[in-house]
Amino acid sequence: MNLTPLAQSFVLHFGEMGSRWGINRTVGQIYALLFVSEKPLNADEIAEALAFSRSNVSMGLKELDSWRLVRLQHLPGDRREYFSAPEDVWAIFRTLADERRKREIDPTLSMLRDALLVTPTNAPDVYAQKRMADMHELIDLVTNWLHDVQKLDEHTLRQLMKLGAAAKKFLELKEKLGFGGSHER
Amino acid sequence: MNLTPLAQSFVLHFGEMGSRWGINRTVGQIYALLFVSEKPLNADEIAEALAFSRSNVSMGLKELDSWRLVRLQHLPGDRREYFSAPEDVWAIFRTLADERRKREIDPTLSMLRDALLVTPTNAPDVYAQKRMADMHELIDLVTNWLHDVQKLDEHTLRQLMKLGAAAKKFLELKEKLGFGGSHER
DNA sequence: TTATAATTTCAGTAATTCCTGAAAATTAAG
DNA sequence: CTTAATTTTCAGGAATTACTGAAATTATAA
Repeated sequence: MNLTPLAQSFVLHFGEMGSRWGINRTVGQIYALLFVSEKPLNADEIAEALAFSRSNVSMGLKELDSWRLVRLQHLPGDRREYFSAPEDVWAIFRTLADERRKREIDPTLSMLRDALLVTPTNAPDVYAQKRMADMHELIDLVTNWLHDVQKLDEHTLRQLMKLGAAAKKFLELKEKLGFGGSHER
Repeated sequence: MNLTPLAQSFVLHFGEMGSRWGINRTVGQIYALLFVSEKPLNADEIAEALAFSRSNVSMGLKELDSWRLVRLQHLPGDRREYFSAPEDVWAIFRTLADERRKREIDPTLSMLRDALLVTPTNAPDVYAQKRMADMHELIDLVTNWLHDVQKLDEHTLRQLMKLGAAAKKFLELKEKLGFGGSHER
């Protein structure tokens, strides 16, 4: 791996973290490398920098592309494909959240909804359905909220975050003023 | 697997989801089973219900215990250990968030902080450090916020979530009133 | 104590996932 | 078109992770 020690520690760390999140280690490393590279890289450069086979890099980039985490571009006078990570870290965060929602949350909510449609025929199923309803409500609430919050511009989002634990006092004020929420769920 | 079809679809789904999140499939299934069971279960009952070996169940429970996701108790007149999932889904959510922060976010922030202490000696490292600083700021902001929000009681949390996208208008009002946040970051 | 029930550990095997090199497919220049 | 450069696919081997049964350990009852 012909990287500076700084880039190397970052790349290796993300490889490890990736595997903890169900993302293959090499995919994590490729993304980390693109993230800290100022200029876009082609597949050969990535393979060279990380000492992976060319085909492994190809598969990794395909995976990252399916997550919409990389940008593909061409440089003038060069027919190879160059890849980069978006500059805006908030945008990356949103993309990641959107994709995870699509791939993991939505199918889970759908499974839960189906389960809740069944009429239970025995006591254990009555309880199981109650639990699934609780879980569905929580996931639905949290993800819809996240979805709303994601639409906010960076400035507003930062403010909201700074508000932090003071939100409680703030919501009390809101109730007094009768200031309505965007929707009732 | 001698489960009702309802429980079975839930358990199998969580097994699959678990593996996507870097959690072993059988651990996900054990947790799902405990989650939908009204009464606590002992290891033999779990092994029987899911058709796993007794030792696999033992390892799975140990793993769940390390995540603080299961409660261990004894039933009168029975020396076996019985396991259950907490009833409060919000509490489960908090535990999960806390553990993930401890295991994944904190080490990442620490790695980034170390990287930011180094004085870059070449142009690529100057850029890499800028990127790492951006990432550090984002992760730090989001996790501290999550940490604050987690302290809120369920009622306040629900209100905050219902507020949703209306937060923007609301924050504008806050600025006008000069109502301060809990801390500046 | 001792005996027995319950749980954990762990070495070995099974299953899965990862990675590579070779070949096929695609793309674009000549 | 033809050719060469580039990228993708995929079968097979490598590496990792998961799972089991047997043995060891721990806990409790007699």
